[in-house]
Amino acid sequence: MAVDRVRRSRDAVQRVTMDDVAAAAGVSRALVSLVMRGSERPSAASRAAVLAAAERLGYRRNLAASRLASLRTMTIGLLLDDLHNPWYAELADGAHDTAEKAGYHLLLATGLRSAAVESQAVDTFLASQVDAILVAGCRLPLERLESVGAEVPVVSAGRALSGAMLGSVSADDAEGARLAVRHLHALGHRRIAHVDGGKGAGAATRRAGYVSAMRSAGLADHVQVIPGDFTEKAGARAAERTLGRPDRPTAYFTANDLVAVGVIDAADRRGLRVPDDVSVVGYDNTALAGLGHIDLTTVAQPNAEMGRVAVEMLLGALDGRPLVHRAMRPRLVVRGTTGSP
Amino acid sequence: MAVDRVRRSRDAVQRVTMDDVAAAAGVSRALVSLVMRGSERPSAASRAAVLAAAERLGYRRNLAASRLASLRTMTIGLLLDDLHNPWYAELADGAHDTAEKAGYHLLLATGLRSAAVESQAVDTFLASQVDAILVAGCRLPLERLESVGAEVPVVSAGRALSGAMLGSVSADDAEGARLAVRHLHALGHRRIAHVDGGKGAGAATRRAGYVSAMRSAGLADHVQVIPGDFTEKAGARAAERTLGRPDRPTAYFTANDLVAVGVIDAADRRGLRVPDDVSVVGYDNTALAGLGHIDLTTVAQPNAEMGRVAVEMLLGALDGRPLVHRAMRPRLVVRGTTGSP
DNA sequence: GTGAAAGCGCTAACAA
DNA sequence: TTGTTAGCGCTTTCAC
Repeated sequence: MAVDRVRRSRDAVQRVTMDDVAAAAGVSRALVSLVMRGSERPSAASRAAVLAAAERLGYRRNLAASRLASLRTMTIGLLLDDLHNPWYAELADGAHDTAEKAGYHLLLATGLRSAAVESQAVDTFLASQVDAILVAGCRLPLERLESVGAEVPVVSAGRALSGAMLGSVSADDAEGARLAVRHLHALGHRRIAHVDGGKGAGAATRRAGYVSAMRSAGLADHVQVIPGDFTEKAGARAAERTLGRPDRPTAYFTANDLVAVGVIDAADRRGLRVPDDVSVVGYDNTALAGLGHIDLTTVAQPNAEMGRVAVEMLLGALDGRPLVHRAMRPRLVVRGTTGSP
Repeated sequence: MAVDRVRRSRDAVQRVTMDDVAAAAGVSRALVSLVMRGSERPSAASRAAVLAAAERLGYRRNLAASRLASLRTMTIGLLLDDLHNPWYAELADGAHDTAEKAGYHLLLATGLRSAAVESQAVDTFLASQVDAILVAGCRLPLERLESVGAEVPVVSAGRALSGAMLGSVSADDAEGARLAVRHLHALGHRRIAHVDGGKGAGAATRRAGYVSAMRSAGLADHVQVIPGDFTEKAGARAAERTLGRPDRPTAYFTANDLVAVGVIDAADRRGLRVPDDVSVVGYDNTALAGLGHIDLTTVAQPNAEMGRVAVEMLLGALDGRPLVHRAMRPRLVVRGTTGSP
């Protein structure tokens, strides 16, 4: 029997080990290991004996030991750029679901919207020997991701990636931007501004899509990109800086729903009505946008589905299948924040 | 030199181990270990040699091995009940901050608003040998938490806990409820309904505080508790079920901001104006409440601060100090969703 | 300040 | 079907 000390003490040792269970059940440790891992091989009788002994002793498997010995962790690291953005919660739901079904754990980490923090989180993932990594809205440079991808399968959600060792699943953000601009243009808007996502994932593509759509619509002269960063604050700031001007935009297409809400806020505070005085289109169709009180016109991506697909791709890679880019179709969800100028 | 195979292959072995680094630097493995853990003992020269060799070989410490050998993981498990609720993001920010500063990692997990999922997450924490556990908005029964608390320090955030082996940090929810009811009563409301949080953390206390405050205000006859569960949907459902009645509530005090937003939504859809036709008070003062467009009157708790305090308490416990209950003062933030009936 | 050796608890190959 | 054994990579005394 292993030393019976409380784990939290300085020289702690795991209270009950496999050896204890084996001894109590009158079998070998290897047999206990098999039972614990749910193997079919042990006889029903010995399985029952082992399980009973484990239960009685309060045995719990030591994952650190198991991981060290087996060299696999059955764990997927999931890096979420921003816990405050509901998009990540929705994506995580899908990912969690799929991973769990395949018997994998999810190791969550947040990047706090900072490439430096993300980089550190990825290091922790690698040190923790995760079997695969899913980065959502990741801000890391491609080279960094590629070098990580050389060690474990990496899939990016929300940001398209090209690279042999990397997979990605994202909606076609350029197309999404186009949908938004066309919608606004069709309503009669010409001064359509874009509040972008700065260095955030997908920001560059959405921005480029906006610019290209504006040009196609013959609105090249009205292209106006206001720097932002995927937060409400950024949206509010962007709107405050521009709503006061005589030639203020009549419509804003924003990098995501959070930014859109910030713009609406600022408009509200200025006494401008949405959509009568100013129209707003968001991006992501998070739960936020669907709230009746906000009722935001936005570009939808299949959020949870993207999490599911990303995990499936990783599981596939673990089975030797190649990583690819999966493009999802964005679609416009027209709600109450857009109207004719 | 260890076998040079790619980690992801079936019979993978860690590419570069401490032995490799030691050999390359011309020192012993123990010395490398000391350097890697940032000890002061090795000489500057050998430290530099080790670091250079590690860099050159692309060495990365194997946390599984390190944890197994050291019997501590420098990791705190943080269980968040619901990623969709911004309250948890705010709490996690504070917790992350404090943990990081103390050199601890955070192991995040989500409970998906389900006691069963939470229970499993806690098992994973224990199996992962986390040094301590912080549960936020936890739904587990007290007995379960106590038995976990017997193994590692456990602190609950957002739900007051009594138990020798358990700590907690929460605002005084009964007092918070009282603040809300008094505010509404002072505005002239009598039919004040409460949409509760069901089995969620803090729900019972907020409910009890509401009932007691109603009685104190002489409104015992108007006590009306509508079952909910801390989501927008629950709020909307609760409002839909009650707003149509002739004696409908003139004010709703809700279990949290999400529920409040749901109530506002439902009122909106019914064509009722907030606060002219119906007043709403939320709880938590999440970023959501502060959005100008929502502008929710709510009971504030120091969200990030609670995360900080909780982690500090855990770190203290790891140093032998006792776990306690820390009650934070709630305060009412009056915004635009409350007015006279 | 440095190195040798003995594990940490578990897995997996192999032998019985 | 079961038991034996040799590690997985790292930490940690304890001599030197």
